Parts: sequence; C-alpha cells; structure tokens
Amino acid sequence: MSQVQSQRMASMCDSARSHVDDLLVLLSKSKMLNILYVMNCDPTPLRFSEIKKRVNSSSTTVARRLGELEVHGLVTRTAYATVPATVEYTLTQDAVALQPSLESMFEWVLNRADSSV
Amino acid sequence: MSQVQSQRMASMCDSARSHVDDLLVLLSKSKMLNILYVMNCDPTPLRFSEIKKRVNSSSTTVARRLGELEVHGLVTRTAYATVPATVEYTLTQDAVALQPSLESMFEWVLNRADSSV
DNA sequence: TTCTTTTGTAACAATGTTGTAACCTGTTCC
DNA sequence: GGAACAGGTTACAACATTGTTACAAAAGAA
Repeated sequence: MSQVQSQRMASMCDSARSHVDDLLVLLSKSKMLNILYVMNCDPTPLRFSEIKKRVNSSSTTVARRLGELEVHGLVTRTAYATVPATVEYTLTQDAVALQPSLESMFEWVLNRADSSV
Repeated sequence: MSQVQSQRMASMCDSARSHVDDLLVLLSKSKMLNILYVMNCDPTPLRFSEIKKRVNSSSTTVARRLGELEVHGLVTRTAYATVPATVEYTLTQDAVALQPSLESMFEWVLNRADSSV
C-alpha cells in the first residue's frame, strides 16, 4: 500500500492490528486455504508433489505458499536425503489449533457448494 | 458402473469442485475476511462508510467486495431514500451459519497476533 | 555416459488487482 | 444557482501475482 495512514482508530492498538492484518493477508493468498485444507484432511506428512497435485497449482506457487507458511510457523518442512530428494510437510501445533475453525469453514463451503449446484 | 454414469459423476464432482474453489477464491480476496470480521463483530446493520472506515480500504475495493458478497448471497443491501442516501448491509442467514467458524478463526488470529508482538 | 526423478529456484512476460482522481445522483440548505 | 452529503461508478496507471520455461543437484539405472 503506497498510502501512509495516519488515522487513529480509537479503540485498537495499531501494532496488534497490523499483526492481525498480516495473518489475514497470509490466509488470503491464492491457494493458501486450499493447502491448509488438504493438509487438514490428510493428517499424515505430505510430500511437495502430492500437495501440488491436490491443490492443482504450479510448483512456483506451491513452493511460495509453503515457504510463507513455514516462515509463519504453520508448517514444518522435513527433507530426507533420498535419491531423488524427498521432502515432507506437516502442520505445526499452532496450525493444528486452527484446524477446528477451518474444518467447520470447509464444511460450510461444501454445504453451500452442494446446494448451489 | 457404466461409462455414462461415471462420466456424470465425474462432471458432478468437477462442478462441485469448482464451486468450492469459487468460494475459496471469494473468501481469499483482499479485505474479504476483514469485512466479514467487522460485520460479524457488530451484528447491527452497517453503513457503507462505516464498513469502509473499519476495514481501512478504498471505496472502490469495499464496493467491489460488498457487491461480490451480495451476488454470492452472503450480505443483504438495503437502500433508504433519505437525504443524503443511506445504505445498510447485513449478513444473510447463510453468512450467519459461517459465523462460528470465522469467530474461532479470528480468535486464533488474535491469539497469534498477541504472542508475536 | 546419459537419462530419470524430486524438489525446488530464477527470470520474465502476461495477467490481475489496487488506489486515485474525477465524476454522478438526488435532495436539502443558503 | 451552488454547496454539501452518502454512496457509489469509471478510467487508468501503478503495482502485485501468476504460470512458463529453463535450470540445478544428486545418484542410481540403462
């Protein structure tokens, strides 16, 4: 955002507000909810290629999203020195705490999708 | 299963899948979760300018988001012939069904924001 | 030696999204 | 007549994001 905001929102701490916004921006990135969804549905560690296949996106985007999730402490990346390389992703404790909300959100989404077909 | 049957099921799955994706794309648009958040926090009908102020975005974006929400049946727009014009937005029943998930998601977001400050 | 595989990264053109500025409607007040 | 207000819309330049293509590393198979 190019504009400098000097507004005073009376009741809320600005720095907390920006952290909340950061997280909402993170969750709003393309394929982010999809990735969390497939990782939520399948509690086993998932490989890069498997995630990519399930969310139906390019390597670039999947790599970017997983990187962002790792930076924010929502997924753990584990690389094994196999040939060819094997990398597994799992949700962290923090992300698991988000699971119930996501699950009921996805349920709502599925219900809507059903009734609008 | 016959070929015709499996084709029909495949296409049903596809269309359901695309509806799910539509909704995820909708929810992933910028400021969308913010708008749902402020409308969730304040159960009274909210005016355009009030929403705009609370999510801190441009008229263009807020109008676009509210329009999309209306098209998807998540908000109701009510215009009153006052001078100057008054327009109120409220969540629909459908959106209210999403509230619990959103609320616990926002709680999670706030908790994370707190601990990362 | 060259091919294959997985898991990425780099560069870049195409595409999508955003805010800004200007404008519009309709009515009341001066 | 002109200003002021809420609630937008439109055009467009600036900015952000995406997919594609090319590439790499490491080692076993052919």
